[in-house]
Amino acid sequence: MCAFDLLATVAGKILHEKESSPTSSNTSNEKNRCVSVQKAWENEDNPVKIEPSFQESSDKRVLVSELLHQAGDQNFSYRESPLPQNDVHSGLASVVTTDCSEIFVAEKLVNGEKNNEMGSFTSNVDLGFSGYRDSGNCKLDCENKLIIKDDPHKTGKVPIGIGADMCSLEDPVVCDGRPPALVSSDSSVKVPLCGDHIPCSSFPAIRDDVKIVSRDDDENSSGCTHPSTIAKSIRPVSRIADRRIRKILASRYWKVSSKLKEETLSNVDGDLKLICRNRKGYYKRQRSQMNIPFKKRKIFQRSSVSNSDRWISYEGNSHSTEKGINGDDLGSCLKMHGASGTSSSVIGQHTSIQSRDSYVKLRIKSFRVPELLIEMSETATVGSLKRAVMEAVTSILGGGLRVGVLLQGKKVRDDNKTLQQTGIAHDHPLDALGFTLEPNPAQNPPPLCPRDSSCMLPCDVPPPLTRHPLDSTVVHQGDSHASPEPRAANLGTFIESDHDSAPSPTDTSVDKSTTDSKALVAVSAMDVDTLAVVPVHRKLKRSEMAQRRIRRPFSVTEVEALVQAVEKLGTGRWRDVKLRAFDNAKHRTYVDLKDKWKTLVHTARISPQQRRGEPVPQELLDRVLCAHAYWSQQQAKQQLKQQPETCLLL
DNA sequence: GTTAGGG
DNA sequence: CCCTAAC
Repeated sequence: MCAFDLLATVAGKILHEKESSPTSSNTSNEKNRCVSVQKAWENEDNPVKIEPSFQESSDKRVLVSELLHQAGDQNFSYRESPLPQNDVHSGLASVVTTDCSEIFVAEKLVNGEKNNEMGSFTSNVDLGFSGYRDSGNCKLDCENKLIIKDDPHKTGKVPIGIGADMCSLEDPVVCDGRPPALVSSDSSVKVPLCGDHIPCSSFPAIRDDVKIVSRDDDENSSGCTHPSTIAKSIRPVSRIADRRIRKILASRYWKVSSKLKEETLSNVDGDLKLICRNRKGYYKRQRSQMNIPFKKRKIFQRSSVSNSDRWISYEGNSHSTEKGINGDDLGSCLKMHGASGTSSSVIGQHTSIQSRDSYVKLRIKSFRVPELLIEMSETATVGSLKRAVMEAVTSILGGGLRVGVLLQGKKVRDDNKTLQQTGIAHDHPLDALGFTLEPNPAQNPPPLCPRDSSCMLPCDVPPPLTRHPLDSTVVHQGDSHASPEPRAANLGTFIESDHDSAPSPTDTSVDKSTTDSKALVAVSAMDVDTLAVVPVHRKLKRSEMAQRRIRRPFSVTEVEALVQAVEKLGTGRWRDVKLRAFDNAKHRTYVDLKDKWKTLVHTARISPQQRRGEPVPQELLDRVLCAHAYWSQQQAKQQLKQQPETCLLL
């Protein structure tokens, strides 16, 4: 019986290989000028060009550096996965991990024991995490590694590890290091300890006006407000990073029995639920490990991150794989999987070859990420640029991915061909093999779990790329000639998803890039420019708008400024409070201040043990209560005052 | 656009 | 923080 363990992990890597400032733009309106991260060959003058990692640089290529050893068990046979292995997005076997070290993701389910082979079809599809073990650290900034190993002597495990090079999201936000943004709004005025409206005895120490100055150019920026909150400022970023990383590192953790049978189907539902439940638990674990705040809602692409060294394995045949690729949801994938007891020609061939040489061992160090086009205003912050890139990546990944295989720069289209037939196994040096992550045209699979379920599944999966009007139009022709291999392939697949989704019957096993170009349409620089902006911007806007604002806990300094302003102005003049003390803190709206005051009052009233977050000095809390009482009293007085007046009027 | 209050 | 009603 076949017992091929396949682990697939996916990670992208976005690098700015080159970043230059925009050349002088004597023409354009400063405000409208944009910085573009665009294809290198577009060679425009004005925009800053940032070339993502689509070049042929060695570190960005997927390397296949190891040969698979033949499984020790002679009964082992290689079999293509029934799951959409070239559709990572929907792939059932893909695993993501944020562990920077090699993360072993799969647990071999099938040990190839003879007594379980062929004859035994009672196996089920086990999708649970029951065997999950915490692994060590969860650094996100480690080298991107995806390793598929197959220990020939240990039939139990086939590790796939992946690090997230692109996930340098824990990098501290660069702060400008300027002094605390606590400034006096009116240094010339010696403000008495007592506010204008407040009896001196009311407030112990009202110092000069305190104004919080935010240095955020961008309201959404996560930059530091002031040094005292550097550590906290990082948090929101990490939070987002965490969220997005999960999107990007969308993965699944699968454990699929090797024995496939119709009966398996009956287990699918139950197993799915199991997954969901376990995911929650797992997620919690991961969260605590990463110590990165997260958003409760809509965070997850239906995937989870696995740090475990467990194995995922599955098997199947090329037929089911193909179906899976075509956008079937999990259920159907599983069903097909379950029904994949039928053997395909592939399997047959492999089983017939029992020699060790019939196994190919792959080591994928990293995946190239499809082309990204980003355009931003020059005045945008670095943080927003990062987010834009992240959004772009997320949109791609969220829209569905599949894996493309390149052999010597040529795209291998025929999923039914064996490695042997394709020449991957022996005919070519291993480094001739490459993988790409490509947008999956038809991929927008339904969530695995109901929206309200606790499982962390994607609820706001961005629309598939194919929905974008550009998908059918944004294309590049010249590129395929200029750079026949990786980039052409990347770009081509990025754009020609529609074309690719319906390969013509005449497709050969290995296409030449040149061949792809037939489906590509040249786009003028201007078009590209336009196109480059629209999608990203739209997506950004949409997702950005749909997104909650970043939570930015108030620092003690801010609290102090707020307290002081309220002491002076009262509780009903939030706009004035804002203008007085937070005028330059763009991210603090008067509603925020009002809300904060509300929580401050609440905080002051509860016991210190019940308080959470950064502790607010008791002194400030006392002042909060004091001011609150005072102004409440004032309000009551005011009302009493008005009562008689209205009475008199009547 | 602000304010107030519930979620 | 979000949302909304009320002003």
